Amino acid sequence: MKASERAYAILLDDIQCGRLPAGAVISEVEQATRIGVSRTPMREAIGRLIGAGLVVQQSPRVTVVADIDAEDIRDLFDVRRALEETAVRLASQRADRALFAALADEFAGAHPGVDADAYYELIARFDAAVDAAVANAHLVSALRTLRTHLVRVRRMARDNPSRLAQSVAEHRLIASAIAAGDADLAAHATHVHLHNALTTILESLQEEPS
Amino acid sequence: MKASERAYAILLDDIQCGRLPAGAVISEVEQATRIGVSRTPMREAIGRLIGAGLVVQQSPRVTVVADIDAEDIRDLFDVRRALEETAVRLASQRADRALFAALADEFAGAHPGVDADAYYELIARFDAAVDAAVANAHLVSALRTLRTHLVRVRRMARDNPSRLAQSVAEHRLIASAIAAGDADLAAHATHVHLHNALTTILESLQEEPS
DNA sequence: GGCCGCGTTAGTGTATACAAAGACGGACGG
DNA sequence: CCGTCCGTCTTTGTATACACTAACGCGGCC
Repeated sequence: MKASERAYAILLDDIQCGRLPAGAVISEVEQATRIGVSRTPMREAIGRLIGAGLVVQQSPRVTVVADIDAEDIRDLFDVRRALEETAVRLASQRADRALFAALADEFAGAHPGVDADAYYELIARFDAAVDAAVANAHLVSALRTLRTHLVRVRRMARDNPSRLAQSVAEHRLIASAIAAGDADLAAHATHVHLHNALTTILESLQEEPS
Repeated sequence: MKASERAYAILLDDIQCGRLPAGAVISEVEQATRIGVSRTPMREAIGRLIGAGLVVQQSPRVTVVADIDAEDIRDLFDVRRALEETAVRLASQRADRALFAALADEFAGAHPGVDADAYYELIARFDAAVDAAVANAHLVSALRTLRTHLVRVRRMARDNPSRLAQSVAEHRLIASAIAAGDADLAAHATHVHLHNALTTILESLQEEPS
């Protein structure tokens, strides 16, 4: 494996998991010695993170982990609505219907209160199925960069059990709509889902703005 | 100016203007000596182009300028519809209405048949005004990477005069809708505009698939 | 005592040297 | 004559050394 990829993967994980919190300064030499690579691959890794928008050059001399405030989250969800509604519309036209019918059944039988990790894994599989169905490299690429930011957002605002239960029903409806080839329903259900998700996140942020 | 930025700007321009056509191999040393920089900043420039999707690593040993076929263009326009409809919706809610009323007037008085460059410059100003109005860094960032690809598409399919004239009317309607704060009209007019643009491009590509 | 200026230092930007890996070509064997 | 294997060579990946710049601190001067 390339040293630059290792450095990128480690730094990305550190940022997404909060080990490198917002505002933390990213020094090339410091991170390079920590990861155990040279400055050259570390610069490449940091460059990719800058390109993704997870770190920003605060001044020509100091780069820091990008901050995320409520306004950022609203902005991210504007983009997310645009891209995911488009994605589920395209998936509704092109998807293997049996696959999404099966996913809808899995959502019907999901119990996030019992095993949250299994539920998150199911959502990841659902997202991957949508990505495969849309068969649009540019759209999937945009969604991927979006998700790198959303991982941090999700971490900032811990889901509560009632929200998770509601989320199951919303995902089930979206999967069913795609299985039925109903693009409008899939898009509108996604809109509702993202509206509820954003509302919950902003509420939980107001309670504990850590 | 940083050498890596110079290299990136030159390479980007070379790709967008067709001097480096699709499929052209990008050798680090060759480009570095041509531009007059070292391999290190050249690597950074190529890395950014890979991140933007303008060049791809065909094999672990050879990177080439990304190809654009009709399918790619359709995919790009799916993303473009999603992002630009969202952008004009947000602009309709937040924009300085007088500014867009003035832009609508400029479109009303535009004659692309007489001075095409002035018309393209007007469109660029319109796009910049929309970007400023949406005030959403993530959305604008996604639009920017999209536009780097669209420059190549526009170059592949030369606009014909009648299409340009129609485009003026479409832009004028979008600007008027934003000025009136009519988000639905702005979004639908944008949808129509992009549908017509895509149709024209695909037609001109079928005539001369150079 | 405060402010301005110079020196030092830390840290990034760039160049280059070295290493590794894959591809091409030539030669040898079947 | 063809296929395969080995060697070389090109190209990328990585490390390190050097340069430049900006910021911080210290000292002198006002």
